Amino acid sequence: MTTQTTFPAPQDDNQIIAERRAKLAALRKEGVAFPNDFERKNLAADLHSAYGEMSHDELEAAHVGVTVAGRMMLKRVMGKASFATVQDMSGRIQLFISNGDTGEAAHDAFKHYDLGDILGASGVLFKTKTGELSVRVTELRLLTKALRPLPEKFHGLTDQEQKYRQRYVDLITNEDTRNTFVIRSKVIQAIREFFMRHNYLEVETPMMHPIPGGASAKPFITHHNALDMELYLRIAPELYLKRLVVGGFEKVFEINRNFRNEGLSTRHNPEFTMIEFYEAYRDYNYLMDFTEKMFGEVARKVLGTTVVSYQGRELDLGKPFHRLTIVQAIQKYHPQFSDAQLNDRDFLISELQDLKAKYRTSDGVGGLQLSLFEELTEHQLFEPTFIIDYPAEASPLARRSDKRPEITERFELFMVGREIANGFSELNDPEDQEARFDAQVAAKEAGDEEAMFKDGDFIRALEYGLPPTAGEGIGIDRLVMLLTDSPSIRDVILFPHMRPEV
RNA sequence: GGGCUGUUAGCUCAGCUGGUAGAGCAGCGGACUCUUAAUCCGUUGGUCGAGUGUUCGAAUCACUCACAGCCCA
Repeated sequence: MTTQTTFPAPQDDNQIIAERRAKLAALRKEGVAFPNDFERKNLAADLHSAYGEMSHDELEAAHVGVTVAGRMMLKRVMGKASFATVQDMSGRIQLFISNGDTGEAAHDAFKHYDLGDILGASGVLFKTKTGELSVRVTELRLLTKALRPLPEKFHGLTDQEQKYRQRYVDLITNEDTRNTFVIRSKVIQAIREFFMRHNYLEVETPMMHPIPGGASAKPFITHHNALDMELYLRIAPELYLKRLVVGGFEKVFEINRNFRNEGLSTRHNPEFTMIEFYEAYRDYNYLMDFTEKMFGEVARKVLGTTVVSYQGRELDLGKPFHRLTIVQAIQKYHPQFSDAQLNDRDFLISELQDLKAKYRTSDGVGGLQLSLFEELTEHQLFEPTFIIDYPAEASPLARRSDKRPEITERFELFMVGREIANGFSELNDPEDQEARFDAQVAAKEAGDEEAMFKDGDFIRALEYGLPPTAGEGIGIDRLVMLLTDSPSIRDVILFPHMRPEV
């Protein structure tokens, strides 16, 4: 098999592109077609906030000279004068170009500039008769010729596939898209600030693992040539972060990508971003309180409110989150099930079979309850809800409850019908951990592709002593979906995974 | 993996029970010195996602495939 090395740009040449190429060829003849000696001094939004409130006469008296640059998004030619709207990273500002101010030659050249071209302009601020802050241009330059036409100026790019494949075009034309990714950046910044203020240490652990661990998922496999060995893209950083707690970094977090070799959906992208954090001398009850505080603070910082509207329904991240056991959650939405039924293995299996739900035949009552919960109830948990006390057989890295060793001190957090976080008191008993790994290996050998590998070095680390610790992972993409009211994970990932074009 | 829907000009979209391709924006030419998705006049631009079939004739009907969106697993 040969490796493909050339991926040519689509040759969808048409009349418009041909005409723009001819314009570019003319520019090359005149001199430097792609100049880089232009110095932009002002951003559109800064000018609006500084001068937008001034009256026409005040602005004339102030005589404010500015130099702006950006992509031309609108163009209106009226004979001897023209208006153009340019867009920079901060927003838009209107330019006024006329034979009188700019000179006839420059204005004539402008008439042949195209929407999408990058312009630089110097001039003086003024207000039009309708009160719009504008630049009366005295000097205008074409800085970058755009060869491809922009989408229609009113509707922008609406085709979902094109928005994902050509995100650069989506970002040029759609303010909503730009806003989504600005919010994403602010969410991550707010989370980082939260952890910094709580004296956490931000760390980076390996993305390529010799033994995949920390979650139940299928990994991507790659190959290291020099060492001639298989490596796995990480499915979770958990086991490395806990090694760091053993090492004495008692509060650590990592914000980074995980990779899982699974299908795609509106909730799943093969690479996605998680924060995982660990704190020594805490338990899962502390984590739930801590998580509530974090979500409320992030929402307030990013949106200015804890009340979030998602797909037409509201939820308040400022209120205490619900806390229910798996059985309580099932019964809350399906009161027809009695305690006795939900603790009857045969009943659970027949119920799951009726629902055509997936479950592990080897599971005990706890695992079957979890499967029933996932099938029936999970998608109904719209308001923030911690589901607590997960069965040990489904939680091989979590500490057992002292009172009921068949369950663990673990929760998952659901909102808008989706899992968004997973946390627990960490299993720090090396002998129990080894036994649980062995059970996972047995399940894997019995055909469970998602069962965990046994990581002997991790056991060795635990044998040095992991202090009592609590740890949690939060799906950043799903959190951003919630805060930006986005229906698909692809709307919050700049370049989502797609099948190859053509 | 299964179901439904979609794919027509660079973009946004029409195109009826089958009769040989349309609009707006963008482009090109012209008019216009305060426009706001500027306006007005003229005009270029198409392998109708790919392929096969039915038919005198297919954007339209059927089948296969590709890609996408939504729902389900």
